Amino acid sequence: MTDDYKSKKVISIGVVKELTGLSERQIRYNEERKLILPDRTANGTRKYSFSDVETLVKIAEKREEGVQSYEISQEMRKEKKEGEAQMRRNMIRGQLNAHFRTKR
Amino acid sequence: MTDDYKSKKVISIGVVKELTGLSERQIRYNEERKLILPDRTANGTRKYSFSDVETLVKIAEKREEGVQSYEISQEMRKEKKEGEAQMRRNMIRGQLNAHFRTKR
DNA sequence: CGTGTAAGGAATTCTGACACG
DNA sequence: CGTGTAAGGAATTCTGACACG
Repeated sequence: MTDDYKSKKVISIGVVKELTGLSERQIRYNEERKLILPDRTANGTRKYSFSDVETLVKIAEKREEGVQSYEISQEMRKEKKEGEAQMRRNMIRGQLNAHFRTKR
Repeated sequence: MTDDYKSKKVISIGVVKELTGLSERQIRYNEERKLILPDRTANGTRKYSFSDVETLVKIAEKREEGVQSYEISQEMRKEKKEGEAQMRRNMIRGQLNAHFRTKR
């Protein structure tokens, strides 16, 4: 009710391994290339979110197609920008709706 | 996209401890009393869902009020029944809607 | 009843590195 | 570039039990 379960970083690498079918090495490598950014607990253990898991699967698919990390990184940057633009449009729409509901 | 993040059992007891503020002992005790049922990994490590975490918090609140495990258990059984009844009503409603949309 | 704790073992995770290609 | 692996250490988790009340 309070949190966003999808983006909360609570999953250890062992579970991510199960969920994605990737090796720990592969999972960590994606962090090395900045494609995912897990949190760390106090003692340094990586914690991933369900979002991270989904991202990892998508990355793995790209790589199987022969796409290199740098290009994947570029695509993700682009998608992120588009998502943010969409978010801005939605917020403006919300503002307008609120305005007309109040004013008239 | 495919799974229900809220009910997927992927969280280890250490994280549940952080999330709820309860001790490991307290968390395990609730399992002993059958108030929550975490999954187990191959080697026996407990895995909880976000739902379990929410349930644990609610249980802890009840206990602070002095309610005993058995009564908490009864209340939960009751709430579960009500939830299922509501689910059945919703499904029947869906059936009816589908029927009328098709037949006329 | 609900929770703390010491005990000993088993499995997890981490980093830096060497290897292959 | 992407991934496997052996290495050694640090932290996690588990169970059964004794304790207090």
